[in-house]
Amino acid sequence: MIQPPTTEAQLLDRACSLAGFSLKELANEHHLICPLNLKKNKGWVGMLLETCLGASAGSKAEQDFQNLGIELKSIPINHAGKPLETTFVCVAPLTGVQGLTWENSHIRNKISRVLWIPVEGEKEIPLCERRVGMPMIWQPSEEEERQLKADWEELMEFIVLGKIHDITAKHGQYLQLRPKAANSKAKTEAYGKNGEPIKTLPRGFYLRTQFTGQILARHFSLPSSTT
DNA sequence: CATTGATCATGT
DNA sequence: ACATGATCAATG
Repeated sequence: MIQPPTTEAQLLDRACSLAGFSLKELANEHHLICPLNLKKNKGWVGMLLETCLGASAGSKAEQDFQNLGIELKSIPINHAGKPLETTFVCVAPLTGVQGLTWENSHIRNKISRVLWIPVEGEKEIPLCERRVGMPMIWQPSEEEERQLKADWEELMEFIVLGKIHDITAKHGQYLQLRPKAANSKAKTEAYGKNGEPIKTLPRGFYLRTQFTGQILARHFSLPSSTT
């Protein structure tokens, strides 16, 4: 097993050293088998990168590298470097949210510093042949954090008021709330409109592709629009 | 059931 | 073509 990195520079060095390799090559180094596709293994790429970088797999820590205050996120991109999927951040709290502020929230801690690792994600490329890209360490700018906070406060107001069923994925400019569960029958505790306890589908916070696309475009000086 | 890791698959 | 709502696996 790879030991956890002790400095941010070491982590970034390691991540850079993965760039250009295919998923099959990286998997082989760790005696792992690359699946044919991700249909039954949706988190496989993320787990592989954790292994390669020495993150504590399966840990319940708040961040992947808590000693460094950094969260690891793989992000599937197309040939132009644009994200193909939204990015899951964390489960949304549906109870015990009195007095919860953005500053104290789990989500803010998670995205305060992120090591983004782009990975080719187009289905035309066989999974084993998809290559890992150059990593970047990011933290939200003041403007980005303002908007994330505004989205979070809009979404949390629904939750506090017991209006969870009124929330759709269309709410929020950068941050959206969507189901995060094994299936649509999963249930967790929440508030109803009269403050009574109800059971509802667990939800998670996701970053929209437009937001993560801007992060990548800015860092890599990619064109932010086309045609 | 909740948390970790996300992508799938269908509707618009 | 793309986003939304649904889903998959492994592990406490």
